[in-house]
Amino acid sequence: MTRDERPLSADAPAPLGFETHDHSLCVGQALAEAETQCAQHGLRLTPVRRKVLELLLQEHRALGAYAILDLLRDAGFGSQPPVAYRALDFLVEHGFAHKIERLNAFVACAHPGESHSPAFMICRSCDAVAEAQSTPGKGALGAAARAAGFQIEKAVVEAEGLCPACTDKADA
Amino acid sequence: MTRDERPLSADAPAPLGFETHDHSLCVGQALAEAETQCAQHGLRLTPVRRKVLELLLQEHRALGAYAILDLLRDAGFGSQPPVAYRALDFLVEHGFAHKIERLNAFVACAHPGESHSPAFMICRSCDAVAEAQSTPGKGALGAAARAAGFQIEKAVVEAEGLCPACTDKADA
DNA sequence: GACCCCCACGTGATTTTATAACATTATCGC
DNA sequence: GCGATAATGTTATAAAATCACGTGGGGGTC
Repeated sequence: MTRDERPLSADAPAPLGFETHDHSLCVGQALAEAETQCAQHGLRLTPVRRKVLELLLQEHRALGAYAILDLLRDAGFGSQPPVAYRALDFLVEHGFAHKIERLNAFVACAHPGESHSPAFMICRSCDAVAEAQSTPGKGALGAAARAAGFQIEKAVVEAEGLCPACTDKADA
Repeated sequence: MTRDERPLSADAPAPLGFETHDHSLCVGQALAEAETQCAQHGLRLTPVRRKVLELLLQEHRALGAYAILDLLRDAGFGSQPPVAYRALDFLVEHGFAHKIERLNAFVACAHPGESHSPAFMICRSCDAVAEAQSTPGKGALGAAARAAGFQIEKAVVEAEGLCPACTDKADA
């Protein structure tokens, strides 16, 4: 948690997720990034783990553990729940993916490697998920925590609403 | 499941939830408040619903639906999951309780009646839950949402950490 | 009061999400 | 290669939530 507070205005890091982009490229980049991270930290990005990460990156939205499990089975991996959950646990523990509590689902991390405490924007219409940086300990919650003597260790921040594409669709 | 042995002394009202306070008083007040609200809005605070709210207020921490269900059974109500879930749905829908996504559990609302978007502080040691006001649309998340064109409709904000009492215990 | 309708409740069954427990296989340091 | 360790595969089960269907109570209307 050394990364610091920028005022997060217009030049905030783009909340990856709602823009159009070369997707196969970003999947490849993210996988390569994960490989590097694991090599550097002595972690093992095994075939199942790599596949799960790849699936999350490809789908680019929140996937339930059992949806992932189905895709794993199609890819010839084990098909029992622990297979998916263990891979997801690994990815989440090491910051390659996040769990969306609100959906009981998982997304690939949009900022792997950077220490961050994520905040999510979840489209209630298309299930797209964008990740932004949150600033736990700042703002109203931080003030309330200090006032109450509560020590924040981590925070779940998940906003639900309409993504730009679905807003346009609704307007039309 | 241990009964709470926290010392409850008559003290100042507890705006945030971690302070000690006259608990039976605040339960009664909150129930009365709920009755009033329901009467005003033409809602029916039926026996099951009232009992569930009472249980949540009494426990003063997050309770799982099945824990509530057990307590309901003890009190002579129906004992199948839908009984608890329907009552909880009602309470959550009308702002008398909130769901803590992180715990798959429910708490009584600390500020019934006021329109608010809640933020929670969850003690990982004793499961106590305090409710504060969050300010969705402000701060980092709001800025990111505006930048991305995302329309926030509601937000889940749940901080996990140590409450004052457990911090003291850990220090000792 | 008789009737009707709606809403809430009770219950059984099922779906979805997640973990426990244990045997087997792969990997790493030596 | 060898032993310790970590990861995987599999069976079984727990925990959380919902579906479907029947019953009954409280207000309205007449």
